[in-house]
Amino acid sequence: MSSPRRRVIPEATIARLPIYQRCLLELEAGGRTKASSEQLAELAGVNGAKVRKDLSYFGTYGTRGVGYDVPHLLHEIRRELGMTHDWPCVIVGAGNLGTALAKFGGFTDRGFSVVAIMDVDESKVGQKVGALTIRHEDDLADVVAELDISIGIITTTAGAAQDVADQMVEVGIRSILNFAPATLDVPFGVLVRDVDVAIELQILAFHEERRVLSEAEIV
Amino acid sequence: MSSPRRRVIPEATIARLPIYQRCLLELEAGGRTKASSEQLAELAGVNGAKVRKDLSYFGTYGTRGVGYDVPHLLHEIRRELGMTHDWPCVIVGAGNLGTALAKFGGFTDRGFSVVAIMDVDESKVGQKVGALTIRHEDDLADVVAELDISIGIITTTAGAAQDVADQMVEVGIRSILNFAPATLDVPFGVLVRDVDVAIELQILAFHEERRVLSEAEIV
DNA sequence: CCGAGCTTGTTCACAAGTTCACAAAGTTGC
DNA sequence: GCAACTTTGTGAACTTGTGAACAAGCTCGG
Repeated sequence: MSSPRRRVIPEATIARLPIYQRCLLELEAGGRTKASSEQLAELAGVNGAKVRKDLSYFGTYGTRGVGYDVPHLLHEIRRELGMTHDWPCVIVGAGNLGTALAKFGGFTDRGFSVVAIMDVDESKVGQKVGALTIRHEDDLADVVAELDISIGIITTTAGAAQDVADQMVEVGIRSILNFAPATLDVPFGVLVRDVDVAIELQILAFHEERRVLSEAEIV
Repeated sequence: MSSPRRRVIPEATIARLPIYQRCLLELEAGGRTKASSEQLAELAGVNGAKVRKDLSYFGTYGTRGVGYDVPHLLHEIRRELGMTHDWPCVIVGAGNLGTALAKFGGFTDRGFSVVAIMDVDESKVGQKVGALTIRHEDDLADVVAELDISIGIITTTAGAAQDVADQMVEVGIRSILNFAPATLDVPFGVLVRDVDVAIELQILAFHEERRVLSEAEIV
């Protein structure tokens, strides 16, 4: 009755799968058909044991004495990550960042396409962003249904973010990528991932600051 | 001889400090002068014990029975994060993303300002991006010295990223924010933080995919 | 068909991070 | 000044993640 293999896969492992995928793509582009865990680890910037453990979670068969079959492993990771089909996304917030993301093709080739961009600002509605036309935020339910969207991207100001998240949840979106510097409150079952460049910079600054302090101490 | 307080602060705690800072700013804007760990936790989306433990690392004094003094705590966190002064940053890679980041003012008010933007492409050099003029990547050493830059931001393609990182390290930058989908190899002591939107989307997609699978299983 | 040589898959010990639970310390009302 | 109440700061249990080590298993040459 139980699935043959359905272990709980650790979050940390999931976060590394896209990196392995990237490395495997590089290897494939270079014509390599086999790779050992150590080679993959080198490319991914982690250690070999971790690679083997990560891959073992979803029962991918490497071959002892040989390594992993690059195309096969790539296929398995793609399947595991749901990269076998395209993911349509909607961006809410047609500001600087939102429009830049919409125009930026960098995800399209990785299986994600921005199929709609929306804003509350009436004056923006109707304007073009690349091939897309900005639509009004109130149409979210329609747009999501029409285009079968399951991923929402929030690029509004911090103040508007919670409202947008609520709307997204209401129309059935359960995966949200949030660029707004705000902590979103969503019901259980909805997954939010935050991308906050300022936080990343602050973490760098923290270490930079400490570095200066410790050096002063040594001298 | 040892500093009165210099415990090792966990990475996980450091990553939360900017979030606490943000929440405290909100509270301050709302005129609140006191906040309990539970209130802060609520705003930050974590649990109260975590807040207290995080704050205790750098010996911030809350008052038992009362809570934390908002302005004071804010000051302490700012100091700890090195937010008492401005951090000049250089962006290398004047493509879509690089120019968007340079124009985007969202970090300026958080203590980071983009003071230079560079590219290898001769045809881009000399063009304006907001108030900045794109300079040639070869001038990196000069620019860094002139403007006293300690943080580098990489927004090139994956292929060029490692070279840029090498250049940055060579001219003395030890904190790098990397937007390129590549694993950078840097010497010990140099800190790299990666921001990869595609990876975030892939993590969302993984869970979305699983969600569909588990629901099918239940039925 | 066998032995040498690799590389995986897994176990185990340890490190990092989280949560609980509670004593200590402060405040407020009487 | 004391009792009731609130909230911090922290030791200890627990959970999650990492890295080393090694047995099991595969390939290949002879």
